[in-house]
Amino acid sequence: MPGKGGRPMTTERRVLSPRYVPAEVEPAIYERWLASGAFTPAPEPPAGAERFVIIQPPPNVTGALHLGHALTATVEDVLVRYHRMRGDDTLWLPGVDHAGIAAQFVLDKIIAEEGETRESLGRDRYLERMWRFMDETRSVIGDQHRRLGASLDWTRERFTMDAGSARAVRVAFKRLWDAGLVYRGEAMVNWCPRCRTTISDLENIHREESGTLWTIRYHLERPEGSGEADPDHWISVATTRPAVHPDDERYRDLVGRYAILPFLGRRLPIVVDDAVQQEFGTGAVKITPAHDPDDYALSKRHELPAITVLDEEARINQEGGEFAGLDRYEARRVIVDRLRELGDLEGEAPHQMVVGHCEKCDTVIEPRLSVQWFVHVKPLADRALASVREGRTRIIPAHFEKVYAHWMENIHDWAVGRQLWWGHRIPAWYCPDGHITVTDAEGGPDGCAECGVPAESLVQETDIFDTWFSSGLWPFSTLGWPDETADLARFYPTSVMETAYEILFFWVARMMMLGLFCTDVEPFHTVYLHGIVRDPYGQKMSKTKGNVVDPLEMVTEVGADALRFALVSGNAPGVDQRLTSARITGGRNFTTKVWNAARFVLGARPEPLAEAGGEPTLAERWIRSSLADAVAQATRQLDQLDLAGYLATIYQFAWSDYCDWFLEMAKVDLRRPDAAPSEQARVWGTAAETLAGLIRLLHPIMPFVSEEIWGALSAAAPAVTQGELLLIRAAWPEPEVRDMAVEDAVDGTIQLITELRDQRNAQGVPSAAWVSARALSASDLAFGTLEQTRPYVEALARIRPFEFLPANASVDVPPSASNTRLAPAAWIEGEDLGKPQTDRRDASREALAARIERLRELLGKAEFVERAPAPVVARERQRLAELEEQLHALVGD
RNA sequence: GGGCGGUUAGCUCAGCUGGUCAGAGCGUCUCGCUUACACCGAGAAGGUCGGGGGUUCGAGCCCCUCACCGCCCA
Repeated sequence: MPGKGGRPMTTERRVLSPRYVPAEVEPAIYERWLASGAFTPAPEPPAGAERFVIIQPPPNVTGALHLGHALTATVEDVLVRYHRMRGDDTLWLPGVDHAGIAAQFVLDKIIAEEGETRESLGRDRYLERMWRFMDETRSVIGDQHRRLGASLDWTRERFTMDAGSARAVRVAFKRLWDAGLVYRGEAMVNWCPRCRTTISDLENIHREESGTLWTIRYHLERPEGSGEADPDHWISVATTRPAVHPDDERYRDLVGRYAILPFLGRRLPIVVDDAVQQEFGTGAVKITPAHDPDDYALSKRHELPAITVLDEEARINQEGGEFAGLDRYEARRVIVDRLRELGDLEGEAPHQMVVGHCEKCDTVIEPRLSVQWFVHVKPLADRALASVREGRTRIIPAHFEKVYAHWMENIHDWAVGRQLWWGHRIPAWYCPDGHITVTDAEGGPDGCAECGVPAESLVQETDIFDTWFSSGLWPFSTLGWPDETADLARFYPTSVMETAYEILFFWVARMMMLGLFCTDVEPFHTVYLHGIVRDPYGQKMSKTKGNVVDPLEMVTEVGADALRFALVSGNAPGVDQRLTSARITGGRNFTTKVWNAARFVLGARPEPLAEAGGEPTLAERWIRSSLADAVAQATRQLDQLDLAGYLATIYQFAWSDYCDWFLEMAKVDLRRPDAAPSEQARVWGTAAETLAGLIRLLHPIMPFVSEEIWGALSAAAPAVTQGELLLIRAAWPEPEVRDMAVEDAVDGTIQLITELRDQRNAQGVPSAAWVSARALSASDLAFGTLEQTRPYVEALARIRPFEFLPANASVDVPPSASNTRLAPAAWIEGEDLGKPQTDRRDASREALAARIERLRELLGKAEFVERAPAPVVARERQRLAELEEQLHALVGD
């Protein structure tokens, strides 16, 4: 057998180590992949290749790999490896997000240990410190992804604070400004006193909490206009707000008068508004327009002044008179005490209320009136909604399209400014006259766009952008937009956006809106949303609960492949999953199973290996056909993003078809004393070739063990690996034509073997014992099959001898006989059967008769025959005929 | 309050546009000769598809209704 390059074939008999130890081989394999350049697309796209592009959702730069990342990376890696093997022009681009609030949160803690604060450093030095911190932390998450086997193109790694991203942010904002979709205005925002910034509605997490409902007396003004409080007349106000409902008789005569604010003596107009709930508290509330969204709206209707009494850190400001400087909670406590002393605290009652908390630091949010930058998103949302409605972008699972639509239809303008330092600064400048100039030029504007005052007189906006603004541009800013780069032309629009359903609004929606606005095309054709990975009891993992599973520990213990298996198996899109140790063990066991199968195949190579010859056995033809089926199924499932289905297909093929049946049958052929070397070579060749096919199918989900096996296989059987040294570069198998007749024949044999084994068990035959068996062939065809598969039946059911009779033979069939497709009667015989024989014949006769009865009934109904589609009726008729034939053969009359 | 899901074997979950007998993994029970594998092999048991009603020749799948669980948005 000539080898490559004319040398004689001296393939190695490479023996795999008895145990697969992932930790020992994974790093080296990853290095080999990297060195091969397989992660990076070829300089030029392959001719006629389809495009497959995933932009990785950029993890938070300060974060560590958690199971959510691991799931994201696994799903994306499976798809990317699959498409790469198919020869598609494939790119998976990694990135890291600067995570404005989170990064400041972390850095503030670090500098606090150094005795510094944000203020003590000042903006410039703080940002310098931040960049140093970035140097330390930026590569962490990427390194962790490598351990999972993620085949990301590291040469294209991006950071949301890169110059390219910064430019994309400026250009996008300028375009929005020019289009009239940006405005600056006063609005009630969610203010986090700890982060000292505005946050979006999405980041304001509402939770029910117990509080106290205070009832306070607000003394009426008397005489009117005096500003003096009448000690004997008051209005009792529940909670913290004085207005009354227009229909409430109790307060009718007070309307239009004034109450006096305790301590400060401010005159408070008493107004009516139907927003007030009469049943709540005393039916009278106090209005604080600058500190509550509902009050703000009400104040607009009644032209009430909005007075801000809290500073950025939620301390009472100078408007609070004697209470100035107190923290909000301290101030409340002091005021309650003072009111109590004055006798103006009429009541206090426990009260359940919904309170907003900062997503990042959990501090109670203070609504705050301030001037903010807004993007008017309605027109953007309309387009983004149409894309999904009209199918240009598809969301998986589909029911999230409804969730997406609902959100898009009820969307609010987006407050994009953040009062932070770490992030992209809003490129807007103010001139002394208050004109606003927005530019995308890196150096800022030359002068005021309206009055032309020179740049030196302009002051830049201090707010930065919400991190999600730069994230919204990610699918194209990473590829060079706004420049018409080669990458942008080649890889945009991208293919699949794979991420957690939790950030459908935060991120996916923003990418859709900004993508359509900036590039006039949907940034991806498919959105694949995965669920949350929970603990075995369905609890969300959290550090405080102590139920966090560290994916890197799992990788160390059981290998990346086993973890990937666990994350994908039984996982449906959009559905939360529970990660149990059983699943991880399942992954490890499967890895080992495949490893051992490969070890067997490599160790079973006949030496010397002769030229293959002769006709393939039924077993060989069967496994080829089964592989063809598995290839077709797996391919379809991956194309449909059904990863769990794909995994189940390989699992079933590898474990049941290949290991349990084919390898066991192949052993029979390989070990037959009279087997010719050419036959052995052929059988082994089939085993090796099918293993290669299996390994190819397995590679996307279990890249390490499959690659390791491939290496050994390509040394032992270069023909089956087609000279490709790395599996990652090998081709995805093409589905071949199935041979249904062969599948039927071998499936029938398998059924027969299983039945005979069952009989052994039921009759207490010791496992080691050889017993004889007889079978009545169902037909001439079945007889022919049994002639070919007899050695398998004998070896696998431990039968000797196995005698089968022609279809028309007349024999006495014992009641213990099994009814199978190839043999309507098959039974074991022997002296030492331990238990009494069970009557199988009656059981199967009854089962058959019952099914026949049901089918006859169905076919006897006129409605069915008339109304059901013809093919269905025909199929049922055929089934009935087959069953009747089986029953007839069984009875043997 | 509005919206979106879920309820299928002891457990965790599949089940595509409705077409005979309901699927997997784990777990359970019985037995283990066999040098690929005990992280294994062989065999078995186990489900009135949450309740009720309806549409249909036919419903786990479609419609209505009830119960319970979960998530999102206010």
